[in-house]
Amino acid sequence: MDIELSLRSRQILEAIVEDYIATAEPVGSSAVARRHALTLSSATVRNVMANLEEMGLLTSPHTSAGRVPTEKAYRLYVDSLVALRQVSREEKRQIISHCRKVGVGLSGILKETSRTLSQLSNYMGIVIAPSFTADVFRHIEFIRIGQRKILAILVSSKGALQNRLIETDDDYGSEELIRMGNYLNEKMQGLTINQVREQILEEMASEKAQYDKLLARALKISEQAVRAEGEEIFIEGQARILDQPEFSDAGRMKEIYQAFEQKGLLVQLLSRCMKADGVQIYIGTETSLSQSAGVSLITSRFVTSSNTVGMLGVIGPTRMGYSSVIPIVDYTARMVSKLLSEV
Amino acid sequence: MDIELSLRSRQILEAIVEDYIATAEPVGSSAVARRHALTLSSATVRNVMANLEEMGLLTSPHTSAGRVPTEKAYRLYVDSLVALRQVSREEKRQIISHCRKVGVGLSGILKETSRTLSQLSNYMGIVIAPSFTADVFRHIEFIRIGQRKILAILVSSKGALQNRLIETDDDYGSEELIRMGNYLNEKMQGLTINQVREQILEEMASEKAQYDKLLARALKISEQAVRAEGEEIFIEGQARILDQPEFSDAGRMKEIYQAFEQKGLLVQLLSRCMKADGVQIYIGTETSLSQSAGVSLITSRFVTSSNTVGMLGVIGPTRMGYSSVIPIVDYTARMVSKLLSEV
DNA sequence: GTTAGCACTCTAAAGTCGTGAGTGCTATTC
DNA sequence: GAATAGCACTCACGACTTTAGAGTGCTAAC
Repeated sequence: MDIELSLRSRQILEAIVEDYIATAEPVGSSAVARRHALTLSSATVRNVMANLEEMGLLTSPHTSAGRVPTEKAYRLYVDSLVALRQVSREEKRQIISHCRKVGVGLSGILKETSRTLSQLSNYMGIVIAPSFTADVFRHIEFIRIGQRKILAILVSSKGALQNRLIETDDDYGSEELIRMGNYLNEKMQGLTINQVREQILEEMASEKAQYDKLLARALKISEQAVRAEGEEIFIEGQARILDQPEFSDAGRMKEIYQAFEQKGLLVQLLSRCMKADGVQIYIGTETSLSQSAGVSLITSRFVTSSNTVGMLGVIGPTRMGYSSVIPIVDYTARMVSKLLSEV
Repeated sequence: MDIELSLRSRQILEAIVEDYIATAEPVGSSAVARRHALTLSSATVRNVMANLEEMGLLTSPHTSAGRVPTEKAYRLYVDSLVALRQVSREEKRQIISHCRKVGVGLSGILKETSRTLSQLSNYMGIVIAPSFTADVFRHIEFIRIGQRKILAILVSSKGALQNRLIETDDDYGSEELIRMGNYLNEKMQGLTINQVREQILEEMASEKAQYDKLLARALKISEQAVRAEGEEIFIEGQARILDQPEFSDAGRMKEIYQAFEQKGLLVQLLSRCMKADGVQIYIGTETSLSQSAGVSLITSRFVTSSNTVGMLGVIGPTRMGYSSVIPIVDYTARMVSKLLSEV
């Protein structure tokens, strides 16, 4: 699948991609010849462009327009052509100061991060909070803090904590709660929190729970304690993509927004990214977000003090400023990781 | 400021508003004459329309187009003309079932509610969670749950609870935490939670705290415990407004989205609504959201078991289906109140 | 007071046409 | 044989004109 290209072809392709990224207009042979430092006539460039088109790297919207890079071309571009810009001092300053701005609270930090990403990239910033339920269960504790109010504290093997307030129908005594905790702590050792929940649901449905009222009561509360909260996703800068000329028409816009409202899609996509380290880039249909909308996604993962993994990144048009956005995402992920593990 | 209008004028105005709401196109005299059950010639209608225009209730985009209602007309319409539709069985079913779908968790319920509002109205649904910090402080408790991890539980006079996990730099002993709790519980009686925080900040800056290291330590944690979380706002259905023809162009869209990204604006607007009971309607510039975007807002408040007040509603174009949206908002607010106070 | 008739206005859609960017091909040059 | 200059050809786009139709305001008649 690797494509053999002469040096000159590569240079020309690079020039076309960058021109198109800058202007959003099909780029013609003479434009390339002019821009290109190497002295080449437009005719020569035309020949090369014809080749590139045959290889599926370029297309023309119509006969007498310039040419536009295909997804394949972008892929090639980010894989081997693009010269990454350095993150500027000013950008670094912004990333760091934004990180610090919000004091405590993971949510606050992540939200601010997604805003920063959006501001620096001029596209949409997106952050997904570390998932807790994939961790291994270590310990649970129930504390009675009022009539029909119970606080559940859940600890994962990585030391991450989750606490949840549960309001109940009946009253539960302190001793009963302690017994419940012990029961779970003993029985659920070694499972992930997700699995713990499945286990509980299974037991709730089992015959035993039908007859043992006390057990049923206990399971009911326990289930609530380990239930997954909706994944926290922070998306900022949705207005920005309206600046992009390719999204100025309402139809395409709508497609994108609808894709985002089904956050499930995003979670799915981003959990894919969780697995690999470093910056990941998905171009156009690779995002499997929507068939035609032509968006790209640049992400990286970050880690917290408790070793849980989250995701952050930028969503923009395929015609995105990769050379500057990639380093920004990379740097931001590092900084967030650092900030979160400092605490 | 009340406008004197003959019965016929009112009927014609109503017809125009409703026609315009339905079609989004300027409505002409003959259209009104046709639609109108009363047999009137278009010429007569024209005369009346000329009057209405003089009164500032109608405008024409240009000479030979029909006429379009002004904000003033919408105001009049919702105040005295509109015949509210009943909430249909199916809609009721949807509202209720959506409410129940999510189990625990205020956030979950509210998010789902905003989605429901969006679906039923076909505009944007918006929900603001009840504010906690305006309540009067009753009780605080710190629990040590690990090395450098403290859980703070805060109770308001209305019985609402908030718990927060605090990760600290140093280690705090259990006895110290109990003392801290007692100190605050004694000293902050009768203040709102907001005021408590201000008080703490003041003390942190005071001379005493400079010398009393222990006090300083205590205040630092306390401040984190009572710090306000960002107001929780749930907005759903942003894609829907792209269906509205008046927002099909990118410029206007952008204006709206930007307005929403500054959630501060919304909070401000909606806290205005908190004060009054029942459904509130803000039309166009009355929303003070943006000068030209032409959006309207229909809201109502809801209460929780602990008597805190939240806000829910629908945002759409001024040309909104008031007759059906108003009852939906009303009904939803009642249902959410009921659901939240049942627990 | 209501209506029919009519001249007038103005937009939106549909045609017309010239322009220029860009291409592909071929003959020519080095 | 690769690079280039030249040239005919294509095709979208903007400017302009034309046309149709919707809607108005006014006046005169009922």
